Amino acid sequence: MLKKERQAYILHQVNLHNKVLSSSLCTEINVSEDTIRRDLYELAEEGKVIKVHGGALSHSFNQVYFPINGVYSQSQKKSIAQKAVGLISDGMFVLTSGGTTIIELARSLPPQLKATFISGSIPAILEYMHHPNIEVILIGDKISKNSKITIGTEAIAKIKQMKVDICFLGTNAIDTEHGITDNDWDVVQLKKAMIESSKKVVCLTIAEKINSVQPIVVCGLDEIDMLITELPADDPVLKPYVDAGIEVL
Amino acid sequence: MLKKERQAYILHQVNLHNKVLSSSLCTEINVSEDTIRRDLYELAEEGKVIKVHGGALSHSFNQVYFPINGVYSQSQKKSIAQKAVGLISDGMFVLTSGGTTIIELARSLPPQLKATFISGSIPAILEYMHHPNIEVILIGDKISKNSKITIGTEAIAKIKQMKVDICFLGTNAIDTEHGITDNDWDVVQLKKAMIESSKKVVCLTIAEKINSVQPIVVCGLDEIDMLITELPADDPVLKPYVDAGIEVL
DNA sequence: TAAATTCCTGCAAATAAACGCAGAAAACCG
DNA sequence: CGGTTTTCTGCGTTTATTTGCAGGAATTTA
Repeated sequence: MLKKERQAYILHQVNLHNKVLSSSLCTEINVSEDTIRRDLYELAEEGKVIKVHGGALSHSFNQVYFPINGVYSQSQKKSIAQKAVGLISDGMFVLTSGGTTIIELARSLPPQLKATFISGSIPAILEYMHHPNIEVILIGDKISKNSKITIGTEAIAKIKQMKVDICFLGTNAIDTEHGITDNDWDVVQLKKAMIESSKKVVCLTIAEKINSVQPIVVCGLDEIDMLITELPADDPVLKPYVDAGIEVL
Repeated sequence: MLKKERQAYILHQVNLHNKVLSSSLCTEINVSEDTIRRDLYELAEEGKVIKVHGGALSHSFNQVYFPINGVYSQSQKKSIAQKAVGLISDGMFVLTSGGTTIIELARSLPPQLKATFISGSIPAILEYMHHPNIEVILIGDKISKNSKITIGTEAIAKIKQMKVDICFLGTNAIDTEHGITDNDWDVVQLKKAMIESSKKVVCLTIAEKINSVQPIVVCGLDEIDMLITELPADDPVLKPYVDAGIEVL
């Protein structure tokens, strides 16, 4: 069998089944595994396949596109995210809500971090999936098309079964009187469950949302362990929260 | 034998078999390998053949086996999707696997369709989310980064709790002897559960995958209710499946 | 952490290609 | 027809490619 022929066969198989194993190919074509590996290497060089440990994957199926729309206050959110990643270390179990701040957090994760991220937010999950070393656990249930997050009793029950190290909440509104408030009943139920199931609750928000109120209460200030904004920790706006016993970053 | 004669013979052989070996040609025509090599060189210069180490290939060979890019066999998958959407009607509960054929199905859903789609495949879920009228239920569990689908006991348990109207399986390989087969253990477990939990099992596959086998068995032909390919229902390739009692579209 | 795969590197054998050359064949021309 | 030129072919040598194999490193899995 000619080399090109062999490579054509391999490529064909990859395109057909989205995945091939070196081991099965070498028995099919009856050549050594080294030859297969070299073929896969060459095909990968040409961008025809994606080489992985043990075989190869098709290129077309493997890339999930995701929209990069203009995020509001992106630079502030980036700086919040960078403060937040410092709280995550190897081996941790991390629960996150949805929201653009969380997305920024996901994008800011250092590539060598090995942790487990749990979420019901589709955009967040997409980001986590691109990370090489983190495990991703998806909370299932009905999807809310508005918030792009899974909502419902199943999701809440699943969250309540857990006890994770840390939980990051993208926050819509926070003030000293009511604590965290939001405007979507289902999302609030989820966040409540998340807070209950976490050893540490970290609230991420841009300064703009501080001291604003939304209709539905998520939790009081006493349930929040940390508050992260783009402001320096000693900014006067944050003083009431420090006084309430929240660690501010 | 004249040079022109010889080259005509070579060209004929290449077009006939899509490939020739220098070694076999030189015994056939009874000339030295150098001569053959020179002939192939000239034919390659004229663009009549593609010269490779050890022989030559016809140009059609490359066209057939090296599709440019984009989703493999997209047009076939579109036509499969269009046949499949005919099976879905308002109010139905639909369970789907992942795979590019399923994505095409998701994109082909008529906008006014009101149904509930259930899946653990992230790319499929993303498509369903864009649809204005369908409810989307996400099966949660650990995400497999390779297959972009949730896998594990939670996911399987969740599926087993259901009894949906119809289930669409993107299929990797199917043949009359083993039935549906696949190459990812976790995905196979999921598909098995899906089949169990559905009143009707529809298998979607491009004709090319028919009569191919993968290492792990998903289910026998007797568990499949319908088979959809891009071929017309009376194509002889499909006859064995019709005979096995499967409705072919 | 230990065992099992898989991967990489260098190497050697087999095969194929390239090159120059000389003799044979064909084509050309007076 | 005879001589010259050009083209073609096969051979020996050298070079390049391909392939399998052994080992040790790296990665995955239990």
